Amino acid sequence: MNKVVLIGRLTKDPELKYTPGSGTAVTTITLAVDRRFSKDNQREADFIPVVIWGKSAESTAQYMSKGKLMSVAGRIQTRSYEAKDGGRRYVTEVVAEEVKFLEWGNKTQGQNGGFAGNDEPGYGASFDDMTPIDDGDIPF
Amino acid sequence: MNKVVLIGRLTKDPELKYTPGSGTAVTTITLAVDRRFSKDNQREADFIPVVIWGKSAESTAQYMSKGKLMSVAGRIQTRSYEAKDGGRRYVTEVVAEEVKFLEWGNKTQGQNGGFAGNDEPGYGASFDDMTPIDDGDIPF
Amino acid sequence: MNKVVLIGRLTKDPELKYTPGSGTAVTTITLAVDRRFSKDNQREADFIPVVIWGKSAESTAQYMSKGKLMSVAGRIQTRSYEAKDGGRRYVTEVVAEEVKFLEWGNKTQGQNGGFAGNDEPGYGASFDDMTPIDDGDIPF
Amino acid sequence: MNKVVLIGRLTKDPELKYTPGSGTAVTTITLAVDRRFSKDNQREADFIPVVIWGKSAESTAQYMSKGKLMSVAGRIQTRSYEAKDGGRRYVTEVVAEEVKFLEWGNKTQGQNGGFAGNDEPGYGASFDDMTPIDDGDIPF
DNA sequence: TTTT
DNA sequence: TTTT
Repeated sequence: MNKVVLIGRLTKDPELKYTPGSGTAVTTITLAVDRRFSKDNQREADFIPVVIWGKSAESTAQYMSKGKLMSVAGRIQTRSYEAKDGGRRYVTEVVAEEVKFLEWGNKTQGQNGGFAGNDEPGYGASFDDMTPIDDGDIPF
Repeated sequence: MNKVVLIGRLTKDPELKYTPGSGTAVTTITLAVDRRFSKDNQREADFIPVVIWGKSAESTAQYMSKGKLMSVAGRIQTRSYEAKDGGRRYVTEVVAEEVKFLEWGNKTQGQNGGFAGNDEPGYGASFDDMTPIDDGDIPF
Repeated sequence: MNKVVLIGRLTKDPELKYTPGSGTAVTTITLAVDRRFSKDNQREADFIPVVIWGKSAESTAQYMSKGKLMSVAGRIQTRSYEAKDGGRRYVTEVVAEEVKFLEWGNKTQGQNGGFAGNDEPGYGASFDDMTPIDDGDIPF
Repeated sequence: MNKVVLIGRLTKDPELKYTPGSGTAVTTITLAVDRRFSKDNQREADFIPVVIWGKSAESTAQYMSKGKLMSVAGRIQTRSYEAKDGGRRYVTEVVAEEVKFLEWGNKTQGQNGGFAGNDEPGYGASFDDMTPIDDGDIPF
């Protein structure tokens, strides 16, 4: 059992890539998720790396941008890679199985859109056809 | 919103520490969580670091050992620290808010126990009095 | 372990009540949660009863209204009561432990508000000081 | 978003049925899930109805029995039906998407088994090939 | 650096 | 109608 649910805001615009092998779409984003209690009273957040595969990777790149709010359901994945200094680095990230856009708007379309569906702010959308075709590694 | 649920096995015996400041108990474990689908058909797992605070940290150290099965509900936390080579390292880990022991047995008690409650194998136990008194940093 | 996360829209305006005993605030709402796959392709939803206690009950009554989007984290609770026909009825509902408002606006304030914070649509807000002071039964 | 995770014990032996239409396997169980805090200090539980479809329905019927511990990940579903007295009844239940057996043993096999895998008590097993082929209604 |  |  390995279940995660997050609601948070993109720390940057998503960047869409494709695996060298099969050309599967993949987007890696970081979600800023507000913490409920903070030591002092200043706003605090966790910055959680999220990998999105397939059609949802493309939707995220198309409809989301820096600062927008979205939810992710998925699982935690760990992997390691060799760093440039020769040392091994261990990565813990969330792999999305379901995403929902809670605010819309891509930078290239202006702050608030220019596409159908945007008239209903916060309407939300689900993309879940996301069988992680884990055929290659993340290309970055 | 930041919610995680895991069921997995300890990769090593838990090691209990106390924060230098307030002496709060803290245990860091790694859970091996089986993946549902693997590329080929060999067994695969994610190795997820989990931090447990307070009374639950002590219970985990007391009742759990390498290989035992437990569940954790909590949240994902990110932090960074300065590595010995001067570079910044980013850590993503789970902070437990609720733990449940699905198998019992501490190494020092033999494989299958030697304490009350062990007669009922797999009975389970919850420890949830785990207000993360985040008063210092993790002492390691 | 008993964990639930929902994102959905209120099917009606929330109605705030107080327990006869200790006067604890309580709101019961129904969330319409879209299903991901439907038999045919028409929109389908589950209508999930949610009980909210304490300060969050008051916040929900104040800031939410029919059609607004919110998230709830909590647990499933079952209870039974005697129906008017003498038969026993069994109720399964969600008890909120954390709520987040993903869209704002109370009916009495017009569709889009009239209170601070509304300028940032979809900004979101968390209320989690929700120790369920389960001192009486739900007064309805 | 509609996510549920439960760990609990079967209140009765599971009973396997097949839909009249396509003959899909389906099992309905009730899980007794311990509450974390109770008013007084007596043990309390929620009794949560869970519907399991497909191959997992068959596995549950085969390997689980009254009192055994299992985990379920899934979603909350609501439906209504006409009662014998003509009134409408509303049902809220969990539909399993993933099940894991935390204790083994089918009644017909004796308390502790008689099948391979049972030698390793609490080893656990996942069944997740559970595309809910929602082709008919639950046949009971 | 990994568990059954 | 409930489990350990």
